This record gives sequence, structure tokens and C-alpha cells, in this order.
Amino acid sequence: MALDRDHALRAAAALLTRKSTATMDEVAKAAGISRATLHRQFAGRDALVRALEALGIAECETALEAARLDENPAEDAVRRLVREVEPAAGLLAFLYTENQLFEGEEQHAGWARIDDRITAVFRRGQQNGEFRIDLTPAWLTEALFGLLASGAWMVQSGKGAPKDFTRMIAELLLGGALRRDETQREGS
Amino acid sequence: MALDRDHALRAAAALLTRKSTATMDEVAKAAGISRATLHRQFAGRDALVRALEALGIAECETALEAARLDENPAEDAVRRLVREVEPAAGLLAFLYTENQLFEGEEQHAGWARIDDRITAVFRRGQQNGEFRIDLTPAWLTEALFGLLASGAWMVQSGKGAPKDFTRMIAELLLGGALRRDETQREGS
DNA sequence: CCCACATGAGACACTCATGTCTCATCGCGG
DNA sequence: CCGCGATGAGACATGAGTGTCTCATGTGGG
Repeated sequence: MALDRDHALRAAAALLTRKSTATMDEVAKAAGISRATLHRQFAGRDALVRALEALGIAECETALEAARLDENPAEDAVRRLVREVEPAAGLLAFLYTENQLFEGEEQHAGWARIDDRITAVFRRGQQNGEFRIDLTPAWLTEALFGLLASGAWMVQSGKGAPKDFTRMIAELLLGGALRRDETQREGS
Repeated sequence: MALDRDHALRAAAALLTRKSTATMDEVAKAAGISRATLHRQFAGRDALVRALEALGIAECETALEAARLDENPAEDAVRRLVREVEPAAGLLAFLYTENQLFEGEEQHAGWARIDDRITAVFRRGQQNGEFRIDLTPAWLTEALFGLLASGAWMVQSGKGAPKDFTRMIAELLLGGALRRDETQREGS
């Protein structure tokens, strides 16, 4: 049963990532179950989205662990983070825009914790002297999520290749568009 | 009448920017007119969104003109572009996510033209030697829109100050998070 | 073999936004 | 002063999505 629930959750994630307005009918069909069963596993659309949010948070935290954010240099930590979080980017993009709708309600505490951990890497990088100090850690964190969403959409619309995903995001976030005269790290 | 329509359009833009799911009732109330009148000006919600799209495209093109994208250096052109497009960022963020929903339908041709012009700047910057060549112009363009949306949301949620908006986006897009040893341009 | 339980299919009521309509009112020009 | 046009208010039908319910089926364990 728990397995069925997880299966339905994954299917919902995959579908809603592509079509954020999909109905419960469509989600059920995508999961290969009936709408009734879907309703037995998730009280309603709202509960489903909440569950997806929890899934997204969990995957984010897994990625945070795998990225070993506390190891130096911070630059490499950020690269690892982008790489590890890539599989969840589509789901995150969905949740990211979904969150724009939660007007009054405060967001899930999990996001705050994730935000804090990512913000901390950027702050450490600044204190290290690795990162410039005129871009706030909060903005860098927000920009990371924005770029993840942009990248996910770009891949989805076929305007970009999935294999470039990680590099494009990490390189832009860290290095920017301007060419660096000093020879920096090349490619992967 | 045309003035009324424009007034309603602006009000709708302002509201939908904040709450993308606002109903026709709410839009009408925000514009200070009745739902009936709103319907007389825009055949339906769809027509309203289309009109907003046209408005967004128009504002984008105005910004493109004001940014004088064809002047060198490309770096400054991009900075001007970010500055000029800033007032429209909220509307663009709305349209950006709205476009994710248009599954089958091809997008407005205006976007393609705007995309082309922005892409061209990045390409020119690469040929100039100003920009690195391992980030595709298409990705840089997409990233610009993504960062604009992130910035707009950040300002809206109060997590960032509006006055930093332009700098944060332009600096990240162009320079990235890494510190540059060589002394570059400072501040504005 | 039989029963319990999960499932699928579908009916049903309800909510909500939309689109259309009518009608009274108001303002402005002839 | 009269009438026209635009507007606001509201009723109404419609459609979509949701949530709840019932019932038949089928499958697996006792």
C-alpha cells in the first residue's frame, strides 16, 4: 500500500512537472490507477500537492547531504549541489511556481531549512574569499532555484539538451557570462 | 474607451502579477469597474491574458530599444537591458509561468523576435571576446528571464529590496558568484 | 472453498469561475 | 428636456473539477 502510494506520488510528480494544471483524473490515469484509489491515498488535490512538496523537500535534503556542502572549496560544493539536485529540478520548478500561489499561508518549514543550508554555503564562500561579497547569499540562493527552474523548462521545451543542464547552471551561477582572462578551470 | 481598456489592462497586470490565479471578479474590482464592463473590453479571461501578453511584448520591445543593444560593449548593453526591463519584470514573470501552461499552442511570435534580439547580444559578446563561449546564447537568454522572474518574486515576497534588483540580476548574469581577482568595474 | 479487503467504474451533488443576459441608472450631448 | 450610450448590478445557465458514495469485481489468505 505504501508502495502504491509512492508509485502514485512519483507518477504525479512526473506528470505535474510537465503539466502543472493536470486534473486528478489525469494524475490517476498517469499512475495507472482509478481516481477513487488516488483519492484513497491522497485526501484531495491539496493533500497531493503537499505530499509532492514533502517529496521535493526530501529529495532536496538528500541532494544536500550528497553534495557535502561543508567541504571546501565552496565553489566545488555548489557544483556538487547543482549536480545532485538536477534529477529533482523538474519537481522543484513545479513547487517553486506553486509556492507563488500560497499567498497568505506560510511555507513549509522544510524550505526554510534548505534555504538556510544553501545560503550558508554562499556565505562561507564569501568569507573564504572565494565568492564576491556584493551579491547577497539570499539572492544567490534564490537565483539558484530560478536557474534550476529555467533549466528544467528549457530542457522540457526542447530548447536545451539535458546533458548540458548541470554545467550551464553551475557555470552561469558561479562564473557568469563574462569571459575571465585568467585561466580558470575548464569544462567538467 | 481605449483609455478605459488600457486602465483595466494595467490594473489586471498589477493584480495578476501578484496573484496569478485572480478571477475576473477580482480583476474587475481591482480595476474599479464591474465584471460586465470588463467583459465588454476583453471577451474573456483568455483574451485578457492575450492582451497582457501583447502588453508584455510591447514593453519588452520598448526596453530593447532603450537598451541600445547593438552598441558595444555587449556587457553594457546587457546591463542597460536589465535596467530597462526591470519595470516589466513582474508582468514578465507572470507571462513566463503562464507560458509553461500553453502545452500545445505555439507561443506568440513576438517572443521569438525578442528572444532573437537578446540572443544576438550574447552571441555578439561571444564573438567580441567579451563573453565566454561555453554558455550558449540561448541559455543565457533563458537564464536572463529566469533571473528576472526570481528577482521579481523575491521583491514581491519581501526577501529582497527593489533597489538592488537591477544590480543583483545584472551582476550575477554577467559576473557570476565567483570573485574576480582582476579589478573589474565596481558598483554602478 | 470462502471471506475480507482493495480496487475500478461510475453516479451524484457541490463548488467555483466563466460567459451571457436583462434591466435600472447615470451622464452627456443634441 | 429628451434620448442615447455606457455602466453597474445582478440573475442565470453552463462547464469543469472535485469530493463522496455505492456497487460489482477480483484476488489472495485463512
